Amino acid sequence: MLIGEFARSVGSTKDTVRFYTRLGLLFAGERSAGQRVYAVYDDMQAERFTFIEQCKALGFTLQEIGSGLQERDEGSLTALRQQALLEEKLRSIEDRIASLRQAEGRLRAKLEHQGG
Amino acid sequence: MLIGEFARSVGSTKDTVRFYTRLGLLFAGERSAGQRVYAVYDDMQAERFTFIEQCKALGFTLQEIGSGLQERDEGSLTALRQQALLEEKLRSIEDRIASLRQAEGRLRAKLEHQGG
DNA sequence: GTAGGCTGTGGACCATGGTCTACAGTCAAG
DNA sequence: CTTGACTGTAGACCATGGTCCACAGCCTAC
Repeated sequence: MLIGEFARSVGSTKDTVRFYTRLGLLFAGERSAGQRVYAVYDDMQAERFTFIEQCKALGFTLQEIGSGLQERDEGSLTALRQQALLEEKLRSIEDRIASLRQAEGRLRAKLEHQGG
Repeated sequence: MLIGEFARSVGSTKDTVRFYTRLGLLFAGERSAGQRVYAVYDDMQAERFTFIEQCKALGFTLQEIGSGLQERDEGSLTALRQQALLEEKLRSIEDRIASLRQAEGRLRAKLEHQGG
């Protein structure tokens, strides 16, 4: 598949697919046409794309996803390792929630103080 | 006060003070010395700086703080208006907490699914 | 008179996740 | 043979909040 069809098939855009490919999250094959070379994406890449989206939904950054994928490719992403990554991310999410909650509390206090 | 002393007195850095000044959050007076002009900060600016820090702790961005300060300077920042801004920010913080909580839930589900 | 610490300006740079642009080749249909 | 839809590359640009850099003038102490 060329990039346009691929992007449509995974519900994304060409720009995003190119961006992920540049970052090394996706691998494109090649198909030549005249003096030009077109990128080709297969089902493996669609699976990778889905994996990326799932990781994003878990709060991982693209950089983190990149190294996770690399570990996965190398076969070093054991269940134990995966669990460690998930727990680490869970802690960082909890930290962010906690600091947002502090802001929330301060806002509520301020509103109470002002409004009634 | 010159910038270095001012920055120290408010517990910040020269770079940050210059950054805020560039953004129009702080106003610097001028003192000439030879062919040069030095920025001068007074107690008013220290008070502004404190206000900025407080707003930041409530979750406001520097841009939002900038327009808030402008309204304050113009005298249009009534108690009612202030309350509206606080409530709006509260809602956006709650939204961010909610989406982080979704990620948190997904992470926990994933960990449970894997580990136990 | 020189070393060191202060100040200024303007812009580059960091992470984050894309988005958009200009310019240009490829290819099928009409 | 031209139009339109596709593709490529390289880089600029957005918001966010600073941080750092080079280069240069000012001022005080030794």
